[in-house]
Amino acid sequence: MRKITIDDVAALAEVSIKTVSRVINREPNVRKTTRQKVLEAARQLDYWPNVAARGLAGKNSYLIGLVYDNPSPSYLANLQTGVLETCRESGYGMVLYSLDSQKSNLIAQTDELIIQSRVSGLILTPPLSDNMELVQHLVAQNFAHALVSPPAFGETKFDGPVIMLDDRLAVFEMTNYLIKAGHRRIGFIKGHPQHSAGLRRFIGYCDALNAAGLAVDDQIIAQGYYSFDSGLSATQKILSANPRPTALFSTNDDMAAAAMHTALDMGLKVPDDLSVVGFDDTPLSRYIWPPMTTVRQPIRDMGHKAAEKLITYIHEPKKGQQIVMPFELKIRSSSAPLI
Amino acid sequence: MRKITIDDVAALAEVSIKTVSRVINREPNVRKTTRQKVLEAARQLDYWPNVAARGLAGKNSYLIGLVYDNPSPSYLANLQTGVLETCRESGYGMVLYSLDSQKSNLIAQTDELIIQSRVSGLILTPPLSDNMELVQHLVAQNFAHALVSPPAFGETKFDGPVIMLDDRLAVFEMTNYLIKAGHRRIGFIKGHPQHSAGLRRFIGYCDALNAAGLAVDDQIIAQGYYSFDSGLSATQKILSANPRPTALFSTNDDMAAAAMHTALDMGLKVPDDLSVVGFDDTPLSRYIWPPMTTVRQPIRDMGHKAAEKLITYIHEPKKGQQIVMPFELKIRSSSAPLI
DNA sequence: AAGGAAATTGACAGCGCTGTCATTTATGTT
DNA sequence: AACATAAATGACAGCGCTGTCAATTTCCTT
Repeated sequence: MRKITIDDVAALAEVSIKTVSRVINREPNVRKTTRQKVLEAARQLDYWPNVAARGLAGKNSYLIGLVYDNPSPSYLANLQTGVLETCRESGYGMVLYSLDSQKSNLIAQTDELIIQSRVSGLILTPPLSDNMELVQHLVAQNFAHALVSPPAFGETKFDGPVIMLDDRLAVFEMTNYLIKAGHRRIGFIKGHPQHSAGLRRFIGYCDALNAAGLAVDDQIIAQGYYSFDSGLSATQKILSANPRPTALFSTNDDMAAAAMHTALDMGLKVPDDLSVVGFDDTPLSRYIWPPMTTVRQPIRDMGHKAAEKLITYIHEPKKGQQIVMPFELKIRSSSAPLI
Repeated sequence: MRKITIDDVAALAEVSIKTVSRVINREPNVRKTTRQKVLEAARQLDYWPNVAARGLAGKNSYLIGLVYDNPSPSYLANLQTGVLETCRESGYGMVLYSLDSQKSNLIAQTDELIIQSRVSGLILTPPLSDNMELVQHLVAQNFAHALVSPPAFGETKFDGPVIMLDDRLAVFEMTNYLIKAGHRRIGFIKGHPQHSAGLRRFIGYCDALNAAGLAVDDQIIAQGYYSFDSGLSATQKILSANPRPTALFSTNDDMAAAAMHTALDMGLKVPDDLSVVGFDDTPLSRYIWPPMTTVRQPIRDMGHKAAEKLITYIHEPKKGQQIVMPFELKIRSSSAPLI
């Protein structure tokens, strides 16, 4: 289990270490036959470059950072798994950072993180990807970063990789499903005000209602903060409206679970008395009873894409990489046609 | 935002870079006044050592790896948060690895991981910490590693840091709680056969039953694999026993949620007809309805401890570091006294 | 106060790689 | 075939730190 260095490969392939370096880094100006020879030698020795040495000598640290602020465990677990898988394939390492988007020193924290960890790029997840000040700061520094679910395009001058879901359309379709099922009074728990995705979801809801000629009624709309507890109080408000809604759309699963709790505590049956739908398709949505209707976003794949595009961007920054991921309506038993 | 190097600090403190290095690394043989001078200079310049350079020059990469195999998202999220926090404080980086403990090349995978990533130590989580072959391999190589929830001590010759919970006692106490509540027939869903913690939990259950003079009945014991789906079929077996148990202990929360599903699908009320208790205190246990009685393990703190002890061990390996973490019974509404 | 041991400090090489620039080799042109 | 030009390769310095070992200073003895 001895460490193989670039010198070993160079010796075996009978070239200089610089040429091996060129091949490893996919640099141009290497004859095809030479490249083959080097590749073969590397394979034979099972050579793997020393990341520390690369980081020291070059500018690229082969490290990317995934930064988050208080996400749900399953969102984080899925996203990071995706990022990790892609990193591994590309010879990159991933480091995790937890940042507090509320703190005033967010920018300073980020700078420190970049300096200390020597990451070559950052993947920002909501609500950090929503923080225009932060994003602009990175843009200004010309620091590579990918944004997951950032605010609608155009609002920012950012032009690096962006991974998003058509939140508006997803909610539009899900709301339509409820309307088609006969529901006329559909409550809505908004997402965290700092998450732009929450706003887009709300717009989708309003659009669907408008398209069906239904009124948007503030009485059955409440502010949520993505936490279970915020879902509890939001639902209390909505269910105390008169007349009571027959369906309730929550912008994430945790709050939808809270809605089901509250309904059950009030003696209402789900879905008989109240249809509840969520957003995210976390494991919870399947484990709860009755299993919850929700919108699935391909979070792991979003991690793949984010890492892939970021790494490409690190090697050669080019603009306008915007990826829209597909969603899927998961109709389960917490929602039903109105009788 | 210029990079500060060790030379800057040395110049400001008017000492050689080697002395700065000594101070940074807490080496002995530095005069107190010198140490102060260096520390002050470092603070003033906001100096942070370059990890890549340290890794290249020395043997310690200041990187530790957290390896896991298919854990639940919230277990992973909590543990890694704990590890991360401690790493940050100690100037270490954390890398994550997903390994497949079923695959025959597990050892080879691990070696590759160690070589490629240059980690200085590994934290193994179940079921990897249960894999004696893997642990012995690391021991043989004299490679630093911490074990989270490994098999009972004594079965192994390992003598590095070990973080564990008294699983047997936790289940013993929880079972006692059920017995005190009047339950005489208590079903049990076993944990994954490859997790030794599952075995210890089962022993705790048997011990409590025996202590109360109750028989252990195979009819109401089923094998589970920690997944929701495995909980479904396990519960089906247990609830079809005659007479039906009045309480059901599941070795984790996901399976307990499945038990509640199955019970509800069968028209049984929880907790009126069946008390259900879980293990782990995942968010799910609180979000489900009715909120679930469960055993809380301080997973995040276990991450702290594991990282802390591992880092200490990397600097000076000394034996017999065994930490037993406290647990807590969380009595909620999925369990009730037998009427 | 001289001599020796112990504590403290520094000079210097080198970890494994990449960037720069010089050198060699292949290709095209007339 | 001689030359210009482009492509391919290599020599060498140096990234920021630690390990080794030698030089210096301090502290005890007597």
